[in-house]
Amino acid sequence: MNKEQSIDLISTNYSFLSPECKIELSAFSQILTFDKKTILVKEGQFATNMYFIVKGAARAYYLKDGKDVTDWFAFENDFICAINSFFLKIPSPHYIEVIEPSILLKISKEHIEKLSDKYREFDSLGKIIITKTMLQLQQRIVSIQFETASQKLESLEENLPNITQRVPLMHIASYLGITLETLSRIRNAKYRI
Amino acid sequence: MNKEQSIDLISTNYSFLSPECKIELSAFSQILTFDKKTILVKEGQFATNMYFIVKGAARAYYLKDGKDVTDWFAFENDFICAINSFFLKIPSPHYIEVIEPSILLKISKEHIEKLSDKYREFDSLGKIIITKTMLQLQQRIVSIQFETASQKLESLEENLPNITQRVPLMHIASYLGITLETLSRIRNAKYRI
DNA sequence: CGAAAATTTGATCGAAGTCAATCATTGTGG
DNA sequence: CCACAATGATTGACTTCGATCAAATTTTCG
Repeated sequence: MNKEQSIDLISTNYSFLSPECKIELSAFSQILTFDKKTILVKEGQFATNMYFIVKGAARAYYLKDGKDVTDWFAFENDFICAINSFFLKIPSPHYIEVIEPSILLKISKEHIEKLSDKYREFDSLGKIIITKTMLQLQQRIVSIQFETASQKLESLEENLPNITQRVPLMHIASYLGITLETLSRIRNAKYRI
Repeated sequence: MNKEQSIDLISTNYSFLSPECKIELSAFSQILTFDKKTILVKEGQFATNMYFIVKGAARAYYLKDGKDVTDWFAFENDFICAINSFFLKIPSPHYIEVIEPSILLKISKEHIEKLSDKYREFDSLGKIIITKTMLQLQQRIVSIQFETASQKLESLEENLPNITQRVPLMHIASYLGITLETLSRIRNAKYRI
């Protein structure tokens, strides 16, 4: 999978980009491969890059009283960044970690801004990604708010099928706001029926 | 407070709008006053309007198993709409209700799109509002996820001071994902120290 | 003023948390 | 390539926060 193909994925999955825009995006971005467990952003850093996941997976997490809490998962065709730092220009409360051997397309905020100024379509792309994220977060609040632990797991599996095969359960538990023990009990209860 | 002054509030609080853009926005929008308890959007409707709150307050809520669950509060200088319907063009799961006698500036999605096409600054304004909302939702997830009922109340009071004076506690309780009874007990425990 | 809505208070219960021990899987260095 | 350490997952016993159900009290408003 080369850079041009990766950019085509974005154009296809999100919103159309003109040939000129794609060429310039290509010049401004890099394809990178990472090992599992690579940390892309550390807590306290100023995060200035956006990553598009061509292959693999990543997560955003933060430390809550020393405990690792996963806040976001990203898989193929998803974007990921440390949103608070990226948008508010503050030190990142989040870590971003690659959780599978991955191929990512990286582009800096600076270049995103240049492209957004020059190409209306690229600006739209940004808006579409942010809107999608906003709506996903809103849905997640509904799920967190009034579902039991086992309903939360079901909702997650609907939204991200196979996630339990790809991601350690401890990350899933903290993402759902339940303990690892509870998640384990829920899963076993399921297959006991 | 007239329409021009309201539009100035947007320009000041969110992002600069040129005189021409303001004039056209003025032509495309209406200032409206509403009584408390007015429903602006009903469940099932296609929501095509965005509202800016000049004075007063509104909330978005949905019915979860027949129970009224508040999902969003908006006060002076906030925008409110039925986000799922507005952005996804689906029947709204939300109601939007005015909860104080209010003055609102109303603008349709159609006009927003026209203005966004014509004025880059107006398009940016949209992006800024969506980004702000996204970040707020993300913060709210953190709060919901790992705080006790009483910490949730504290977090809310930090973000929206005086909300307990302006909004019935039942709405606050459902917004926080706790029962009215628990909220009542928490509040009384506070002043008993 | 009286009805409806909002809030408080009390008693009881249960889902999920905590703490602790064990079991399973993964991966790395000798 | 095996051993054993590190990481991840399961199971058990016990506790707790907040839910539920019920009733009383206060506030709001036509």
